[in-house]
Amino acid sequence: MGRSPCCDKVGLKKGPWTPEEDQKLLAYIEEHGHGSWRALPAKAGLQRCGKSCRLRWTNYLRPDIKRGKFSLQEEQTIIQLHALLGNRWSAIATHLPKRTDNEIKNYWNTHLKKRLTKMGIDPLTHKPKNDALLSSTDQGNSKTASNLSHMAQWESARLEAEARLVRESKRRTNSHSSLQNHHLGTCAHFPSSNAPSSSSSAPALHKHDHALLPSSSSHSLDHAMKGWNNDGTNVAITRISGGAGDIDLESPTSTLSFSENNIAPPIMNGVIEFVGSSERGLVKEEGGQEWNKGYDQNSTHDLENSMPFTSTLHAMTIDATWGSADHDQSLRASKSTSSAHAHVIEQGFTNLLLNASSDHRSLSPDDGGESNNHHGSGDDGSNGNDFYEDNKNYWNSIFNLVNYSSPSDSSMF
DNA sequence: AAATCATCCAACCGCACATGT
DNA sequence: AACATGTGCGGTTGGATGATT
Repeated sequence: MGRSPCCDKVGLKKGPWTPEEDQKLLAYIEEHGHGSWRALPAKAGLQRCGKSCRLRWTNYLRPDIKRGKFSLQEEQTIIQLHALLGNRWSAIATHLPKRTDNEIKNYWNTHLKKRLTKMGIDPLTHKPKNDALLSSTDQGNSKTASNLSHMAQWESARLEAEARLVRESKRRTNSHSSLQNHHLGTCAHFPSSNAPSSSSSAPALHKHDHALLPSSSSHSLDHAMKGWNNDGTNVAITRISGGAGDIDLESPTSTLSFSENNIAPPIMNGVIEFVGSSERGLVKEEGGQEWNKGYDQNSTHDLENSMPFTSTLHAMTIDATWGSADHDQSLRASKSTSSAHAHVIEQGFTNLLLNASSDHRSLSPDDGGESNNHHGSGDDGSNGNDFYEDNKNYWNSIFNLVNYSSPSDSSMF
């Protein structure tokens, strides 16, 4: 098909916007709305292409944009969502109010990615870089990982659909209010043919598809988790309680790998031994004090025994040998499937990055401070079940995060 | 003070997809 | 079915700015 570039007309200005141009664009949109972007420049008296106008508006002029430094919580959210979604900046942006996808993308590329790299974590996979030797060598491992990846894909697809829904709803509010109700209501376009399959492709939800996974599809994740909890190995059939009726969702093991689908997997392989990439495992970076503050204050050089990074990392690790006895390095993560968003945000992989310190009580708000930092002991109940709990909680934390900040307020867990 | 290097981020580009004709 | 158009997304670029030599 192809199409001609929108900006190939001669005489159209490119490059940085002047205050005058900004004013014109702002004034026009405030008065008329943007309408057709392609037609806008002429109407607004701008020598720009519509695409450029749209970009300027969405990334800079829009009144609901927050600028400036990212808060610690925002950083946490970005990392957690990136672990789940990969470079789906627009989807991530929907969970960071007032931040644009472009801004988040830039921030990731210029700050967060570097920090992770310096810490020896692959920013693409969110795994320690040297965990290759720990890659799934046993079948159960890969099976579990693929199940999880499948769930992540579905959640990712749901997020995208929700994000789009919100945008579409906003866009059409004025002229098509009924549409909004339709979309936000019980409409649950959930073609059975789209049910997760063994296909190695991502869920067939299109970028612009108004089809939306049922908002309650989040529950499928919960059910899946419970399925894993009971079964310990995989999910056979998950039942989704959709608004329009239940859907049997058969989800055989996917052969998909995240790398193939550009979805950065959260840590999924076997227990990971972190080997610090620097002399202290973490590298303090300019502007990144908060990240390592706790660690810097409390860590010792004894990475084996007292490095919270390692321990929390274990908590974030999906050990496919759940239930087996080989969990002496496991630890307890939060038991919370907490209802408090703040707690949710404090949990998970990101937490280790941001708050890595000996004080892990905050990770377990409901366990009386009995902490997560139990790796290497095994005398504290951090057996296989606990480890399974840890892993489940990691996913819960991410899914909760996603869910609590979900634009559609879909509830979960 | 000047030159060089590094970093940041606004903007551009190409592509994918939906929708309309 | 084929094509045109509109829109959004993610990757990349290049100018501005700051830091270092």
